[in-house]
Amino acid sequence: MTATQPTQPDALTSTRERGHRTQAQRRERTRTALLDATIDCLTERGYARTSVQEICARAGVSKGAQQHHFTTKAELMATAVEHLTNRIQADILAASGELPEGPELVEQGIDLIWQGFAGTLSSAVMELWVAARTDAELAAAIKPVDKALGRSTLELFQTLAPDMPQQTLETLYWLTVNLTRGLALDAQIGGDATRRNQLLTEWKHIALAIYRGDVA
Amino acid sequence: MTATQPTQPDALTSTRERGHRTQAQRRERTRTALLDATIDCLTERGYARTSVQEICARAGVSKGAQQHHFTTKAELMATAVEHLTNRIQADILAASGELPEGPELVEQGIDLIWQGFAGTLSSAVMELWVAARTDAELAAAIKPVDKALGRSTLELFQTLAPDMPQQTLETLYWLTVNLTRGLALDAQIGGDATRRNQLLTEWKHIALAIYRGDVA
DNA sequence: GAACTTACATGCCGAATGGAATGTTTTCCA
DNA sequence: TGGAAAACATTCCATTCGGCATGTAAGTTC
Repeated sequence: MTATQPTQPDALTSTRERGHRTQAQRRERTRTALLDATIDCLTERGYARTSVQEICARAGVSKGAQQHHFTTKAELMATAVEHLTNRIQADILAASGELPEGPELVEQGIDLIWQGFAGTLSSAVMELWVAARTDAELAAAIKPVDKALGRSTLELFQTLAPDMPQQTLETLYWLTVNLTRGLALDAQIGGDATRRNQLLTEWKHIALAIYRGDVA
Repeated sequence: MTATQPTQPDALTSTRERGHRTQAQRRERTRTALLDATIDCLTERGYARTSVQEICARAGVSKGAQQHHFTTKAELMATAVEHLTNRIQADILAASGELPEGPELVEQGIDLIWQGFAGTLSSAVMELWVAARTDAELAAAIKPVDKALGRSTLELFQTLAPDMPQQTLETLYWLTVNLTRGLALDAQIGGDATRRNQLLTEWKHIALAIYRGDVA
């Protein structure tokens, strides 16, 4: 009655008016809350111990709300994959701003990949990946999204190093990504951190040699 | 009365006498049946969907028997890790017999590591590994066993290539292991097999260059 | 061959899970 | 302003899980 600005929701007032939110706003809010909670759960408790009840509790959302947005648990997980990938991509893109050119790009690029593909968020990815091996539905959801992430990151490097031969860059990139993922696995169960750093350093040397053309 | 050779169980007769088995035999039999079934379950259904009921069913063993040998599920899993590692180690050892010397060892060695660390059995390892990230008890069981497998395989290569510098061999070995594990992950969710083979080939070239001393 | 230990089987229980059913509140739109 | 629709909350249920309790059979020991 009193302060109900009806048809023309001014952006300034509408966000300020406490208690009043657009349907779209409400939707977006609880949706991301659920997806973030899912990622948290995966990171902290692992896929096997992640239940929708736990997710709802963390998101501060009722089970009913969850079911309204994601009919089944599988659907929630599938959507979480996308959400997760977006966050990783955003992180990588944000960190890619300060990258140098020339040979130093190789070292820093490897570090960037390491951070992106072995960070906290990647633990959640790993959980979903491994789960997807025996879950066709999840695999179907993951595959395209992951492929897109890999390709877009590769394109990022192609932009940063336009003078570098395509073939060399691609090889270097994918080798680094896969090595990183292996090392990330090692890190997860508490492997020797010193050795990991040594290996990463060694790999940088090798990659530099390849970059210079010393190795075919 | 008739054929009961009592205190001195002749190996020949005891195995032949149908229906009569030593306690040790019975024990060993159901134990390995359970452990093998566990690995099968992990491979086919994944850690999250692996239940003791399923394991018992596959092993053809009652729940009571399982509980007799492994009080808790965690204990079963922990023991399965050891069993699993032993099987992998045996596979590697068996395949290592026909390895050549010199430069060709590098290529074939990489193939050997690939087969050992990315084969079917390794899917089960992966499941347990990822589960161990959020399960301290399981991690405690895995860590020493895995470390032992890694070291013993490294020692195998040290025996096969005695003339190779320690430092070079170690670096090459661990880089290959971790790269392999990353590629194994990629393979599990149906990544591009062609690209994997290309990367493996590329890596062999690089490794050969390192072996020759072309790269520091 | 009888006491004893080990191996195996069956049935049951509390807890937790994913999902369905149903009711309530908030926003939207004509 | 009133009704439809979307967002959210509560309750319940069938199933499954891991583990315990109790009982039976097979092997060992003296």
